[in-house]
Amino acid sequence: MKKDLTKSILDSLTALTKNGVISGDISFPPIHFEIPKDTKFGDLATNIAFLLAPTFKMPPRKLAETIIQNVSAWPEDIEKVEIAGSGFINLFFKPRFWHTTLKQIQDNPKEFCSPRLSKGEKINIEFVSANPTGPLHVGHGRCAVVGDVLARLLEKVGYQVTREYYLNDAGRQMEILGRSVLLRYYQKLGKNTDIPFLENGYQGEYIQDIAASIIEDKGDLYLSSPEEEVIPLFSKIAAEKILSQIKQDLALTRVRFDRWFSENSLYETKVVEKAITRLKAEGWIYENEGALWMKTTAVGDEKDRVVIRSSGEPTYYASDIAYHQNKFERGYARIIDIWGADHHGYVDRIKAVAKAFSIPEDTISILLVQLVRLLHGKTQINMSTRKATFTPLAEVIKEVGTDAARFFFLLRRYDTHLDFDLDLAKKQSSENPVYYTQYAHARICSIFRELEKQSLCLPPPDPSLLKIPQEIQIIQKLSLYPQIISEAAQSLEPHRITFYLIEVATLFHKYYNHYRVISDDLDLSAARLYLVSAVRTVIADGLQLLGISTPEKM
RNA sequence: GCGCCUGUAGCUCAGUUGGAUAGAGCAACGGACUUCUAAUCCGUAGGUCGCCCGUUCAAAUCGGGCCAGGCGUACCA
Repeated sequence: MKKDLTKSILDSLTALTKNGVISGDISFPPIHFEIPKDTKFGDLATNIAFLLAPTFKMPPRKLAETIIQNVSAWPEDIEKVEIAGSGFINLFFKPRFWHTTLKQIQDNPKEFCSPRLSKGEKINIEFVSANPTGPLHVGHGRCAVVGDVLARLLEKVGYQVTREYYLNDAGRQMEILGRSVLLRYYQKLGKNTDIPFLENGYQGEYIQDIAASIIEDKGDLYLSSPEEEVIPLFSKIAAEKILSQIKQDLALTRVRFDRWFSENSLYETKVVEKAITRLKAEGWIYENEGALWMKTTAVGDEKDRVVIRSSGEPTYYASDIAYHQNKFERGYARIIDIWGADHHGYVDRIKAVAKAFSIPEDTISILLVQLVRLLHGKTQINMSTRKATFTPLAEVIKEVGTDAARFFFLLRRYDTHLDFDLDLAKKQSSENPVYYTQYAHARICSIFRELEKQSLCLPPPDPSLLKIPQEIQIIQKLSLYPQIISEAAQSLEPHRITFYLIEVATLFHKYYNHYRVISDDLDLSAARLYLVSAVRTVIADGLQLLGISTPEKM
């Protein structure tokens, strides 16, 4: 439709230039249409008269009139054209247009719901990647859900997506983890009980549990072994146990991963070493004060960053350089990293890696998901993995349910701070908009159950019987679905889908409360069932995309 | 100090990429179940879009400057 309209208006504009209203070579800006928020302004509107007013040296309103007068033919489905305000051109469609649209949705719902943006290019999306040193907290949950829905969304529009979890199973924190377990192990067996716990150790109860389980398996076997031997073993045991807990938490959240990438493997296969050698040769890494530094200032970082400490130990950044090089070399058209916003200082470092390996800047997107502040009513809960003062994600999900938790995370833009009030979340079990949306779906299912019960013999649906403004409005809203999907995928903003679905549900609930779908008028009933079934198609598709269930009864 | 994010109704948030009279939900108040599910609907009330300049026919949206909050600013991960 927009294409035809563009043609009509463009024809008029070229006619105007030929008639000598203006002279010279004119290149017209692209004609942009938008859907007015008020239906009295029509189905589509364009601001072209404003944009061209200076070129034509005419007031916008006058120009709009001139343009309309010179249109030789509007598309068939245009009912009327109006000029409003100081120069908007408002276009009104014939109802027929919307009836055909509805038919298109129903004829091929699958194709309608999944617009193609890609022919199968590969995308890597890395998210959560929480260290295996403790259970996931609510902040991780937000990243998990946002990442998961982005992955689903990109898959839907045609990309081939790899969901990846980068596992930090190397380095100093693993040592601290092992040492924390060891201390609890000693304590439980009555050794060194007078020594205070590690300043920077992990203090959570789960550490005690791990120590206890080791005692259960092996008793005091390690009591007299040297620490250098026991600590690596304990970190390994602890990391494995915690990782399996993390996997459970993710499963509970309905988040799945395709690949678990071990940081440690980068050292074992010498990939880190090779990457550093290469960057050194290319002048990206230099030596100073006994340490190796990466020139991150080249991409605007405020200072260069250490890659290898003067002690010879690599920093976290070293393996991350290798990790990203590895991702670049795996041939993805696009790489998306989703991080908690507290890592934002790290963005320049990764950009430097991309630049050093000559990766175009727009290949890699780093999404910073803003922090979640956990509240109990008005009191804030501090979150620290080390001190274990956080509330585990699993606990929250068990309280409010997976559907509600996911919906809640998707109900705000990921780059805004999120206050998660546990008290409210519990209350929201009946107020949460997720139920509102699901309820619309359930109600429609119920209509069809009723239909079966009455065993009516309906004629084939005739969409042209849908004449009430609310019915047209619903079709208009439904017709936007593919566009919403595309925009959400392009801008990487899953929340748009959530808001859209609530809007669809709202229109449906209002309609349902005012009009009966099944009535004595069988022709009308058939047409309305046709409409309502399209609503169900879109809501179900959208909820599935968000990883939320579509109950048939509530 | 510097950098990133945020500031919209009492609360929690949207705002079609610069459009027309700024919208929802919750909370408050008043109404609607003999009906395909009332987890719903209808109505009332609620605003200096943090503040000030600027760009524009047009600014919540873009630019600059302030103010406030959060986060970051390690040879930690």
